[in-house]
Amino acid sequence: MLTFSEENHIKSIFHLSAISEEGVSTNSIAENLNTKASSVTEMLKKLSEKSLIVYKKYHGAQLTELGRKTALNIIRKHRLWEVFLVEKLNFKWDEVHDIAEQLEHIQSEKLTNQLDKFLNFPTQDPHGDPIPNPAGFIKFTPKLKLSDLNIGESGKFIGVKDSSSTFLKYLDKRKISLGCNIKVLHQEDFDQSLHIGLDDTNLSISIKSASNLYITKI
Amino acid sequence: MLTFSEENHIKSIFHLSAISEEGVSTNSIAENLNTKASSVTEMLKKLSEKSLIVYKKYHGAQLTELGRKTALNIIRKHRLWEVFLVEKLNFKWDEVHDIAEQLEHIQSEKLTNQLDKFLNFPTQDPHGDPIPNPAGFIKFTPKLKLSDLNIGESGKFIGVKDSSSTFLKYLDKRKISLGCNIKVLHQEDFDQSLHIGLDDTNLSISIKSASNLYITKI
DNA sequence: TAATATTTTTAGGTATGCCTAAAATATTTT
DNA sequence: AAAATATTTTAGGCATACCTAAAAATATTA
Repeated sequence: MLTFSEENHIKSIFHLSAISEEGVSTNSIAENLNTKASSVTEMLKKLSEKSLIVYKKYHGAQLTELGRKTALNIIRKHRLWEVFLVEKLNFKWDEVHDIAEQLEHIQSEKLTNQLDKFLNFPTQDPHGDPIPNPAGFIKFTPKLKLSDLNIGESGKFIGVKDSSSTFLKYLDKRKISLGCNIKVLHQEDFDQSLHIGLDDTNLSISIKSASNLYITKI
Repeated sequence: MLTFSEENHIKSIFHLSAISEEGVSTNSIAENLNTKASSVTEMLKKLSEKSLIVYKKYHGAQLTELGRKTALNIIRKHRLWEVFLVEKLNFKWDEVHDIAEQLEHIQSEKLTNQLDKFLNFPTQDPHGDPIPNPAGFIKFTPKLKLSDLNIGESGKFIGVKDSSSTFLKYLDKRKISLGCNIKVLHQEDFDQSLHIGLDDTNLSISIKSASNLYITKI
């Protein structure tokens, strides 16, 4: 049985591992969890003791297979609860993160699996992120950023990179929602902003926003 | 914002207050929470600081109005989650307590109220206990114990006093479920056990079990 | 490669929430 | 009402999970 803090560190290491294959640095974890490097060092020792990570002083942390499974279970719960909140309790996709951060720590395998069944075994959370199965298998869909498309190409909007509430509300205002088709019509020379076609409307978005949108080519 | 431990103490004081009008004793709280009296004393000082209880050294604790509201909010969440687990996720009534003990600490007023709506504003949890409304109002139904009935009288089974898993399973086995009508047919002189009529079957239960069943006369 | 800058760890401190053992207070019994 | 018993509080310890500041190791750059 892990403490909330231990679980949060494991989750953080998992998310940061996705970025590079190297060991995850103490500082990056501290920044991610809003704590200090010294607190992280302490925790890394503890997690290493528990065989959840491989930790070499001054060289960062890597999840063991056990650690990876643990992380994926927490993420599974987080994402299932997000689906529940949106689909059953009428929350918006920008409102669910903080509540799911709490719910992800509830311990009951039966609860998780019954919830999964109740939601009809969803494969994605409301932001398009994949939901691991009970065995810890997760299906990564290859994805591009909208900003990677060439002029004239089209893609289907399948996820967001930064799922901050502000960005999600920005998308809502522009009626850009998961699953919709986007065509890149033109790029401004001046600020690299993109003119895109969305259903039957056209709009312009900054390059920063465009690189926050995950798509698959169609 | 209260810690889990603070919330558990408040809840414990609330439940123990129902038993007597006096201040709740340090020892009874310690026993209820499976901790030691000295730990409780510490906590009582803290809760008193926060105006959740009135605490006089050596004379126990009583909830303030704020403390009572706080307790009822936690109990509201606990019981709503129990309804959710039974009605939506197919848990049995003897399986939900421990999970609800975790879920009751989740902080989000919107979540609680949306859950309430999703469940269609239930008035009772799966054990027949009343669910407080968002304002902290709770409707106590006057109730007797089955053992209080005279021979020949009938009652409707509306709740359990001790909702331990073992007792609930015992009731399941005998098909005694919330809402059913029970008639007291006969009492054995030897061990005070009761012969009762339940739908179209008769069965015998110990006096101990009978005093764990809440009923209303019909 | 030596000097400098950055990152990480160690050392030592704080608050919470638990504990045991001893002291203080309250209650019960004689 | 004094003695015996039970309850409650205080005192002092321990683990967790944070922190700051200083020291150590690593990485960068001149």
